Amino acid sequence: MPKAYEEIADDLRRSIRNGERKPGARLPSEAELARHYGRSVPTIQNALRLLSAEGLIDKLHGSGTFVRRPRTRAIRDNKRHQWEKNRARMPEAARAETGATEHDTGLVLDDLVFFARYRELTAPSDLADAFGVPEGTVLLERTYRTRHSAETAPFNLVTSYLVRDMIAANPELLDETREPWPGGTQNQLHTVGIEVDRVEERFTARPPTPEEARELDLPAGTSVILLHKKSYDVRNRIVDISVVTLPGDRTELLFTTHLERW
Amino acid sequence: MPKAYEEIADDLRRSIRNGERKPGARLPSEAELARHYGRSVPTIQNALRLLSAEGLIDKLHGSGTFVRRPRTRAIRDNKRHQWEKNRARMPEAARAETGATEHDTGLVLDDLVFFARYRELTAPSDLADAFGVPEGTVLLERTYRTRHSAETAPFNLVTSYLVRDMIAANPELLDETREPWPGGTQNQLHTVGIEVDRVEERFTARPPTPEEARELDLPAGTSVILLHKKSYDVRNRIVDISVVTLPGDRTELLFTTHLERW
DNA sequence: GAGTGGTCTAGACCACTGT
DNA sequence: CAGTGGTCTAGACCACTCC
Repeated sequence: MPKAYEEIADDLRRSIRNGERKPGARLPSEAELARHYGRSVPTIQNALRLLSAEGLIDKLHGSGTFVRRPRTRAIRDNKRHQWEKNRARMPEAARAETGATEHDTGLVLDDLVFFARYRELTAPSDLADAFGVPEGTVLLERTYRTRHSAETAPFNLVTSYLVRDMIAANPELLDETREPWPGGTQNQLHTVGIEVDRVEERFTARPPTPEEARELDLPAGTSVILLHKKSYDVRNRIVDISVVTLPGDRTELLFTTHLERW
Repeated sequence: MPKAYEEIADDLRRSIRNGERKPGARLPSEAELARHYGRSVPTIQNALRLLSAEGLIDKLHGSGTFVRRPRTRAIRDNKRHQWEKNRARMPEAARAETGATEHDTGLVLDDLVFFARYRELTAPSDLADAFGVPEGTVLLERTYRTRHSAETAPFNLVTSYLVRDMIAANPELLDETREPWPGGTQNQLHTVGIEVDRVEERFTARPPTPEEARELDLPAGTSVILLHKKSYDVRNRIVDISVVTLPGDRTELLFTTHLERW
């Protein structure tokens, strides 16, 4: 026996997929749909909720239900790491021009709004294990948000951890008011003699928590990409651990793996 | 004014996050929760639907509502490409032992069930553009599914495209009954003199379509990771284009980027 | 103010699970 | 068969948007 709300959702989904209803188009009101399908309004709402969870429509309270327009995606390329390393030893004037985020987004610094907050904490067991330091070692936690100046929501949420003693030789690194640091973290590490050798990144994806949905201004029916990044220096120490949360509807990750020649 | 179903969801979410309700634990029935919170059953259902969409609970019809257990994730490491390349020129006995999928999952071939279907098609404009061939060029489309023998759902959905004329020198490559091919696609390409130089992978994440949810047996409140992979040969031609759909609740992607030394 | 979606109710009946 | 979640109704009232 067919479920009414699924049949209605199937019918509407088909009409969206085949272009009968175009991106941005408004659907009939719930009351009209109820009449059209001969069902109650809550049943129509059930059907629309499915499509909303799939990311096909947006429901705007008081305004209507619309076919969602696909978002343009920002590309995050793993070339950014080599690119940032190359800049790390340049004079400040060159570094100041543009950073890794601008490299990804194709924007210049003026288009971006940057927010940073620093905090010291003693390493909990998981971070202590990862860094290979005793539990309770003092870490510097750096929380970043970046957004386009034209938009209200940031396009990433970043938390980065450094071992304080590893970088304390340059007191400027402990000062959040110096952000954004021209040349990024690799340049910061360079000022205390640390050279990054490789970057290891782990990705997973899941639906956003309510907090993430709020902070990133995510509509219903989107996912977040979680990136756990570890940077190793040339002595094989982990020198930075970052957790990055990216909006799945506006982010594309690009990775190139070069293979040895025969 | 606070919304009842959100307050109830907040309360339950808190009790799950802080461990008061442990993974696998059963929640009270909807009727009991309705009594406890002094609300109607549909309002309780509204609250539970939120938590389900966040991936925190599983609702099992006729059985109850349970706190979801985190799934163990299979790791997909970009080392797999170099690993597969190294094997591509080995004798068949060595290649037959284990493939890239086994490399990722740590399983042996006997634990895996493999399904492949081949089909020829003429290149639509997007694929023709990507390969740099005229529209209408004949392509080989290979559809793969891999699952653990102990489970019913596959852990990936793969569609791979090759230019038929590029590989037709070895007729065995056109025969789906020869799958699984020991040594994988890189070995297949090697038999017609193609050496893969680099692999480019693009990732995005979004909620599953109903078909994907069915095929991958995804519970509510999970995401899929979409991987668009292009393999380039040493002459800088694209030799393979693959689209891979991975279940977000069981997949972790690991990428290592090596940087040039100073 | 008219029209939209959002929330909530009280209850009926169905479908599935486990004993 | 008892207990669970799933679907659906008919209607009330609220909150928001836009004219």
